[in-house]
Amino acid sequence: MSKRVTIKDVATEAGVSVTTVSFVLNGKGGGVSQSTKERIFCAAEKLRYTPNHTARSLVMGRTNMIGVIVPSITNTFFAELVRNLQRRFAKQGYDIILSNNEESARKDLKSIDLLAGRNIDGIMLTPSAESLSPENIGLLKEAIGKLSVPCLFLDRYVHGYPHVSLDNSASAYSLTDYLVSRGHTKIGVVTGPMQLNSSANRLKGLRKRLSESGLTLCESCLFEGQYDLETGERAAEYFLQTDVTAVVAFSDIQAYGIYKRLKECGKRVPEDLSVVGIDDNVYSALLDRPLTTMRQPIAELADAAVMRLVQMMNGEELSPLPKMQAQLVERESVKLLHGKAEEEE
Amino acid sequence: MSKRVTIKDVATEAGVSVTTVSFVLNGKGGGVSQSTKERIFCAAEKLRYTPNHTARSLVMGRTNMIGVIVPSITNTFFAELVRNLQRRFAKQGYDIILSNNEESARKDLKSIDLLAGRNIDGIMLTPSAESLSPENIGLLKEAIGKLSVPCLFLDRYVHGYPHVSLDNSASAYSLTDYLVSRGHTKIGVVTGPMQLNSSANRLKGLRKRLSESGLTLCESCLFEGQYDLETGERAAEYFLQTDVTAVVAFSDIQAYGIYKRLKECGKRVPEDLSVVGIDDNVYSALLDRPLTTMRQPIAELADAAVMRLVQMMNGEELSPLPKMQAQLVERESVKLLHGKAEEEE
DNA sequence: TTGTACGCGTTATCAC
DNA sequence: GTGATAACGCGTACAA
Repeated sequence: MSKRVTIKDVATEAGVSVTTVSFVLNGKGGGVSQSTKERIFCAAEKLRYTPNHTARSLVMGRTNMIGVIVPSITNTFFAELVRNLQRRFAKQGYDIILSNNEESARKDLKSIDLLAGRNIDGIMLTPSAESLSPENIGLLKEAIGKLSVPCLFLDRYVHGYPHVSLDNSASAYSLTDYLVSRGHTKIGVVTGPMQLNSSANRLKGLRKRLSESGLTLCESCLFEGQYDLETGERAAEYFLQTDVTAVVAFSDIQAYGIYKRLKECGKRVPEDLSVVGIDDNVYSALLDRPLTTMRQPIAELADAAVMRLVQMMNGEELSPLPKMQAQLVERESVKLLHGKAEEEE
Repeated sequence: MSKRVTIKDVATEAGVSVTTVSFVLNGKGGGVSQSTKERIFCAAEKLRYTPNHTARSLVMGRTNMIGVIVPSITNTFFAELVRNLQRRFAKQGYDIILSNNEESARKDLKSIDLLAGRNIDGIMLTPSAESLSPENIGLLKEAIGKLSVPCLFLDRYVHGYPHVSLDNSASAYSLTDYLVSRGHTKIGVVTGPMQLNSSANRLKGLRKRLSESGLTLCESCLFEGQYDLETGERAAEYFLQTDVTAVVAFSDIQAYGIYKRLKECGKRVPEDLSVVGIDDNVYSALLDRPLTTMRQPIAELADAAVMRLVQMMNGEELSPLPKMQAQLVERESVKLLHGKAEEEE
């Protein structure tokens, strides 16, 4: 609880003016004699001077803090994402102030307000699914509009607003392609909330690949839910009563739910039902029958997002976003069906 | 990028002095006429005034920000912990600024310095294992000592410093008790870094229960490593060449590694080797043979930690820490051996 | 009941 | 080359 050392203390200790100290300590000491510099550095060292970030922020009009809002850090995808964001931002001199919206629209709005009051320099936002629903999206847009700092949507976004996200359509396309190449034609799908671009685009990609083989996704093969375990369990129950031979889960956690329910029903993957996921959580490789899934380039996503937000904050020109493609990780959760050769080219 | 609205703007708009506005907006308007209050609130609303947190921090000498340093948000235990911390702190009016040390002592030190410069009101610290090693612990202590705000160790701690953590000894005791009651006498153990109180205390608890049954832990039954998958894999390989019938992994992730390696060797849990873990990650219930493990009371841990740090920051008297006991979750990873009845009471 | 004036620790704009 | 001095936006003792 010792009193803080200010720049003034250093100045008196070194016997020079505050201005000079400030210049020197900030590396702008263009026209300061070497001896003075020495004295100042010594004094600063001796007094253990550390600049007061708050005061600096006040006068500079920037805090070097970024607000990061995600649904929940508990979700491995976001955990990995936030970890990468934190690392990258730290390298750029920014600290992150973290907020979880717990998939609640109210919390999204509250967090945005709070962060704005903190004078953060920018916001990285992955809104709740609730915020993205038709009845709430207006409020979100309004909150963003009021902001005096740039806001970059990450992963989930609102059309027309700056965002960085993965090519979800391509992911699902690849996955479907793989399934078809293994002879599957009756394919079921477990989605997340359809107002999320991730689910909407994945569905698009899946449909695209299907139609290229003259197949269509029947209504009864579509199971909409959340990106959670329980949705997977319910979906498993559901698809067991249909004639689908393979199901595409739009997230690994859903796939785990399918595994679980299937086992409880005495069924096996992939003998009784083939399953694929998206995410490649660390646990996917550890399952009894390791899960075939899409590995998401999370580090690249974080990289691109940080770079873009920094550019937005600096008013720089935006460099083009790199292609960030998920990658198929083939394991053992898909059964090879007869007639596989049909798709060979 | 509209110019920020200040308290002065509100004052002129309402036709009163800045002081009055400040009083009213901060709820201290004890002696302000109702009509004036009305005018002020209207003006504030109309102008969309939001207080400048930075300026307030500067004059108040407190930022309402807490620095949270954990090894990695990617670890499910810390993810859950940080999520709970964030929620609780938000309720108390604090935001958290997150930092991952990635198990590096250098990053710990750097983060502490950075946070101190930000004038945070307190630090919640789970240091890296490296920081806690004999050669580095001095530096950590020094950094903490220089701090002008309270620092509370969470989960991992340095003796003699304020901390909140679980009763790790009791956890391992329970687990061992369970194993012994199932007839196991040759028990192997996979630890994390031994400079961590979690590993040290768990080992203590395990030894205690063993000795109560006249058993001892032979040197060759102790496998020291990290709290990670690979350690589990290596441990599995190792224990397969011994005559232990059960192994206690000090974290679920290690147990997963054991499962994995065992399967690769054509062995099964629990038929060939019984396994128990500590943590109860969500995935533990999903394994082919669901893992028997200890459920950690993370929410309670976070609660207690937040309360204590807040008390420390306010200079209040510290309320006693509640007992936070992990709970045995019995599943299917332990084989029932002959002679089980011996331990019955 | 309301307004004036100063300080928080910096940075930045000027003169000297 | 160096040093006063004004601002940044807010809280508060003090005076009116």
